[in-house]
Amino acid sequence: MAIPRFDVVARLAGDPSRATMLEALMDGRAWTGRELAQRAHVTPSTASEHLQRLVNGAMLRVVPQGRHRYYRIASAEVAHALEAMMFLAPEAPVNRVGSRTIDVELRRARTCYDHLAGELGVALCEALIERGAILFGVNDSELTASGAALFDELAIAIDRSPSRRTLCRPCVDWSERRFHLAGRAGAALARHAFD
Amino acid sequence: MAIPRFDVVARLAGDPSRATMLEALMDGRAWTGRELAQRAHVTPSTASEHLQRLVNGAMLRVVPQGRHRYYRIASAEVAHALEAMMFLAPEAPVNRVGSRTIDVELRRARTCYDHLAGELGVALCEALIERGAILFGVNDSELTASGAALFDELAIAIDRSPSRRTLCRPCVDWSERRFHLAGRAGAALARHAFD
DNA sequence: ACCACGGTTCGGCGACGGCCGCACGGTGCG
DNA sequence: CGCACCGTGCGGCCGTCGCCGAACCGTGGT
Repeated sequence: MAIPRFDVVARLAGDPSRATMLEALMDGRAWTGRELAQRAHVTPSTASEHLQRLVNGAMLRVVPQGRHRYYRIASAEVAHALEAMMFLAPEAPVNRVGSRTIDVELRRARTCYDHLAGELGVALCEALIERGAILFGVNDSELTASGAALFDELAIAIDRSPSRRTLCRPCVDWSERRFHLAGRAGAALARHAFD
Repeated sequence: MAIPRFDVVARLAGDPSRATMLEALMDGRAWTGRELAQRAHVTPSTASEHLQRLVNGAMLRVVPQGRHRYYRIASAEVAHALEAMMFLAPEAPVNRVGSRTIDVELRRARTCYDHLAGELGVALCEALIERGAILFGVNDSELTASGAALFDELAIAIDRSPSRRTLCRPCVDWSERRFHLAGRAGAALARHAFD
């Protein structure tokens, strides 16, 4: 007889630290391990263990991005199960940092290291894809010839010096949960925007 | 700010012994503590502790009757949360006598708290949709006028007393991975079937 | 080549919680 | 009334698991 062992799922969600992380991820955005550790008030090493368990239990998915690893809810079904439990759960007061306005502006537009992110960065990136200026493959991305021409036309100078840093790369946007443009091309775009 | 602490609910459902008891109660019937203890392979005293916790956590209700105390799932919402977790859960073999036929029969037809589930429940639900008796929307579902007429025609009495419980709701079926009918209408249908 | 930094692994510690056995209380029946 | 029986409270044992610090790995930038 094979029955769903829902206790293994419940056990994963039943730890306060893991629950805090899951709750932070409930908005569908992706976060790094360190951010989630801070949110749950544990050290990165502890958070790492928790996140690994959640990934093994198919509740989270991880997207490696350079030296960062972005975690997100694995599926809508996971979110659904958590919401169903929230419906039953007692409410407890939590002192959350009152950065409501900062939060809004941060989502609107910001930089991710040295390139544009937020709603604006994602929209810009999608416009470039739409125009055929860039191509994001599974393991490989490129700035097309027409894309390079577009950058030239707009007088956006891409750093051409020999560097190990890749030219064009998709980057997971933590507020939009979609991609924006990173790499030397993304950095050039951001520099141009600030100028 | 107050957020639902779903981890307390998950913690309750996350223990193997408690989960076994909850799973036994998922058909909506009431069982005594001793029966549940036997089912979970623990002593009555241990089961008593577990059941007390589940009652305190509002997942179970207890009905004293003579020298027996009958335990049952507290609400359809509890059953719903458990089903949602079953949907995510890995299936594990359980050695039980005559398990094979139980498994087949369980998938064929069963009750989910107080309404019909399994292949039969799903088929019935889809037939009702086909006929236009019910409509499942994204955030909203309804029993149509023709659906209400159909229920009347079949002499199926839906509980019309003022209640917080919704009339008509889709419920994810863990074995079929599709919807069956829950809510007061689903409960009425099940009651009628048993009569 | 070197450094900075995010993330993971490992060993060890401490606490929480599940489990039992036993004793006790309440209920119904003979 | 006394017995049988279901259920519960208590003390104690022991395993599990969450937590941390320190060492280690891989990536990216200088």
